Amino acid sequence: MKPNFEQLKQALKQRKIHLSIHRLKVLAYLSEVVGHPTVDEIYLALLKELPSLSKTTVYNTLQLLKDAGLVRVVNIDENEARYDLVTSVHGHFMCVHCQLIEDFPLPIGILDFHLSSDHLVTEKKVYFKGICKSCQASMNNTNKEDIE
Amino acid sequence: MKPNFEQLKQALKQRKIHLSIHRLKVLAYLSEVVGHPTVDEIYLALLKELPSLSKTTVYNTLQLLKDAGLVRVVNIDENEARYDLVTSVHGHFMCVHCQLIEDFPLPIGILDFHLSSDHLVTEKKVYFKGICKSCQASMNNTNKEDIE
DNA sequence: GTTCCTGCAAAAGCTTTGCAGAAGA
DNA sequence: TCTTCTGCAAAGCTTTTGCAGGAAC
Repeated sequence: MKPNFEQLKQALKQRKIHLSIHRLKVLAYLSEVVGHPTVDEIYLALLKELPSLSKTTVYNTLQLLKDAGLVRVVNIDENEARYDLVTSVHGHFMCVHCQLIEDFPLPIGILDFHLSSDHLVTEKKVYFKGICKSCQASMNNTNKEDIE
Repeated sequence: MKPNFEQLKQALKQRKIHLSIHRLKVLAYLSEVVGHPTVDEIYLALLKELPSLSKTTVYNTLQLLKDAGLVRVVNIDENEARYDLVTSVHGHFMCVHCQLIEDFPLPIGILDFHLSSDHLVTEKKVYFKGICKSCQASMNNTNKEDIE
């Protein structure tokens, strides 16, 4: 589902974006990690390899990659932005209990309807929320009222 | 499409929530206004009628109405939350140029597919972004490159 | 009188901006 | 050398929290 890292490097080159170590690492991280990390998660993960890294650079880089069309913001979380490599169309599921965010495939053609209002649509997103399977299981083992 | 104000009052009573003037005004505003206002918009609009109103109260009230299941957060805007009365299922379109947010009906049954992952889904949202008709028109009249 | 509601002020958290120094071409 | 990138610090915004005074029952 994720594009591989080499493809991403090529995409950066095509757009004439300098392939700095920070940018490559952010892209590499996004292409490896499961789920959709927050800025903080990206920052903390890369700090091990790039001890001098600043959060500003992570923000700058994500903005750059977003403008270049390589990453997208996932707005399912109300508190902070999450980032996603641009890939095939898929939905996002977020567990309100453990914050897990998972992709799921959308039925083919599901969003291929037209608005009667003649607006030009450039971006389509589907967000589901609920309780993931493993949180449901742990609730059954303890207290079912513990959802909130 | 919007439930009327009396229905909302009844819903509050049913949930044993005190019908304070502030809460009623927030609900009334949400049931009248076109689009999905931000906290600030709600605050400024009600300030005329309730000069002592504080933003904290608007936040408190929206949280309360959200917990009561009467309003929902619309996360289409990356900068701030927007609020929506809970009504029939519909999608949201946001113009990235003028910030207009408009509801659109979803084809019947479009979201009635099941996730293979067995997560419990309690909330489903569809967000579209793009350029609205009138912004397209004004762009054609001036400079087509002016999209960003 | 007790509970709940409101609103000011302050704090918290995410994100952006300004600027100076470092790195790269 | 000149441009671009990085990172610290500070500022900007939205949202939350603490607490005291006020309203409602």
